[in-house]
Amino acid sequence: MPELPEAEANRRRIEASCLNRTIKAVRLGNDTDHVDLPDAQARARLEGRQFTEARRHGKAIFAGSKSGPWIAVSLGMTGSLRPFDAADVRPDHARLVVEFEGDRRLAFRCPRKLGWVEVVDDPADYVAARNLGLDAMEIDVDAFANRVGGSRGAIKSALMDQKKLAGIGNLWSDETLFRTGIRPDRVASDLPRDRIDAVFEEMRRVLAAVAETDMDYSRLPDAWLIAHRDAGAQCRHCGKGRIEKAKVGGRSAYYCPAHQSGA
DNA sequence: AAGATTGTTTTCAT
DNA sequence: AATGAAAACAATCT
Repeated sequence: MPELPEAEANRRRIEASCLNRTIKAVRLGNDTDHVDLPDAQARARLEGRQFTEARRHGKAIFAGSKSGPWIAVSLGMTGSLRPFDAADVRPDHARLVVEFEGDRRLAFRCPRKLGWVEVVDDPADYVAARNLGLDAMEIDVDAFANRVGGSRGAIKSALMDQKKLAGIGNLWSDETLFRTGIRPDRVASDLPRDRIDAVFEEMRRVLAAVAETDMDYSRLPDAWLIAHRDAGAQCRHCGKGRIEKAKVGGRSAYYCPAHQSGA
């Protein structure tokens, strides 16, 4: 599920349903082998505390309070955070469950086990330890041009490099470049500054618009790539090309050869 | 049934 | 030393 907009949607769920409730227990869920989760000692640190705020940096989600501790959550490809109540059926693939006073619960779901949860003293520690770049919605255009525009690799790979810029993944890098009219395999440092500026602006528009939909992609404009992200599909942006699929930086990149230029 | 999948880390090469 | 590319990871779906 997760790139920046999806992480933001999950963050908001915590904010809406799990703040300012004392934590009774933090328990392991089902089938937790091969999943990195806090050990008993780390889980115990959370008991008796409350989450008073939920933050996000790139794709990472944090819940905690000023004095800590915090949970740091990476959703992997298929993870999600789901608040529920004791009377509800526990969500599928719940690997960790935070139990609050009253009946509220928060499940960390992770069907394909590529995500993880850590307990940290401060979100900044997590960001530093993983060398994450500035958040994609917070970075300014000059820093963006420097970090992404300076890359000698493919522009798509540069956008997805969490050390340069945190928050963009495969789907929204494709969408950003589709809307800007630049081929994903174009070498970033070959692009003139005004094109890099255009990528920056379009990236912000894409991320903001997707965050607004709360993960319901059908609410995005039909002219966008997302609903037609299949090889051979007619391009709804220019009406001329058919969507092609290529490998860029080891990932599947979809683009329209008619209106996305470069190579 | 082989191959792809919204992510990250490690390893190898330049 | 830094930067970039490719493989590995786990599970599920087509």
